[in-house]
Amino acid sequence: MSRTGRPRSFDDDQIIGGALELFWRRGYAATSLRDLKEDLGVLPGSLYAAYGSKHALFLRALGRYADAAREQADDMAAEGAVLPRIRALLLDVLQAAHTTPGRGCMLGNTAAELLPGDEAAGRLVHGGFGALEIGLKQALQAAQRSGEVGPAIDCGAQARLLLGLMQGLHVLARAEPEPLRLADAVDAALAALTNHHGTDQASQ
Amino acid sequence: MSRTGRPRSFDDDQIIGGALELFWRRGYAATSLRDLKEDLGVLPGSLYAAYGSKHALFLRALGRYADAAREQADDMAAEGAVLPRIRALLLDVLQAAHTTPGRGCMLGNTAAELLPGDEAAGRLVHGGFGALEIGLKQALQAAQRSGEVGPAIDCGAQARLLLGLMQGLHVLARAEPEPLRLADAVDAALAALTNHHGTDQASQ
DNA sequence: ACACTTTTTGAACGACATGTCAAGAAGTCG
DNA sequence: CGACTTCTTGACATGTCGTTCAAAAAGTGT
Repeated sequence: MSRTGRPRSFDDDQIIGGALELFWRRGYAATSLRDLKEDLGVLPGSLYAAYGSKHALFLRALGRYADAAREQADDMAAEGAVLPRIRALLLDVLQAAHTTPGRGCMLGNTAAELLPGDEAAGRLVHGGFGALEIGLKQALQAAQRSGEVGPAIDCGAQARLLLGLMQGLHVLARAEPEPLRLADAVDAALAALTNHHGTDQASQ
Repeated sequence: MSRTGRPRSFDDDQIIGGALELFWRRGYAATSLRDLKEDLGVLPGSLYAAYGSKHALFLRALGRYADAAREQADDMAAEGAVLPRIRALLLDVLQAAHTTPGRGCMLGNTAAELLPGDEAAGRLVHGGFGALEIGLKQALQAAQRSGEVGPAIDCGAQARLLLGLMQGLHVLARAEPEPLRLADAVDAALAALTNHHGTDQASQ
């Protein structure tokens, strides 16, 4: 099992992370190997020896992003009030568009740029979206059990609605000089979820 | 004012329309002049003589798309029930993703690919989104006056929510083998608008 | 110290990008 | 019909793209 020969001069995680940052900001096609070389300090030959192709490296970066989305989705149904957490998630989209413009959501960016037509990327994007949808749904179901969300709510449909709104805000915010102008759309979506009829077991 | 010399061999509207179709499907960078040449039957030299640059031609195509979006937005507040029309608009997004995959909304596509950073494209996208938002808002306000929409609804916020959902569905549908699975999110969004409390002036 | 293995390096490749240009084709107008 | 103007044509200039490769460098293990 012991490896011989010259060892790698770069850290795999660092390369994937740097590539993720670049692909996230500029997209797949607009990020050239020259960009990667200059930002990561790794020559094309080394990248090819290590990852095989630009596309394969992109998939690694996208996979890491999707994993991070999975983690965020799993944290969604944690203890405590759920709706404020969903609200913060969506407002963060707008806040990030303001403080770090031009990135958006890499899953959505990839969908817009490469899908359909790139099957491998499609699987990763589909998986990421799926994890977010399920995370939201389970969080809403938990909130429903605690009375935070009304009993008549279809949590699955609402999860898809919130995920759709989230992706839409990523897009709209790119064209908006002041993204927080869209914040009231988030509250409008959440207002439909709260339990107005006093059937809650533990209210505010 | 009379022009002399050889007349154009192609129709301007046809060129813009063909370019729109290509840019819409593949995006700006991924559409090469060779693609345009082969699809439109016009050589690069002619395109440059007529429009100046690939970017200028793209802006013309995007401008036409934005104009079409404006028309659609203006038709939104026509007579009759508004909510079914909004519902049809959103479901059409999912239907189109199924029957004509890989196009999405050109405003959203352009936002994801070029914004921020392309100011001219940004103005067109911002204008198109703005028109859609205002069209939705005015349609909701008209529906509110007729009692179709509840009186407590914030039509501006709901318009931004619906526009965000629309753009998000365009993105999500790209990664979805069966886009109509997302249809219940549309109904969930619309359910929050209907007037449940009998304050309507003209209900069925 | 030596043989061996792997990585790094930077130049080079073919393909394709956008944009240009000179020459010929095809009209208009006196 | 002939002078003039504009458009078309397709080759070309220039640059960048993703990718490959042979040689040099830098490690490992005995």
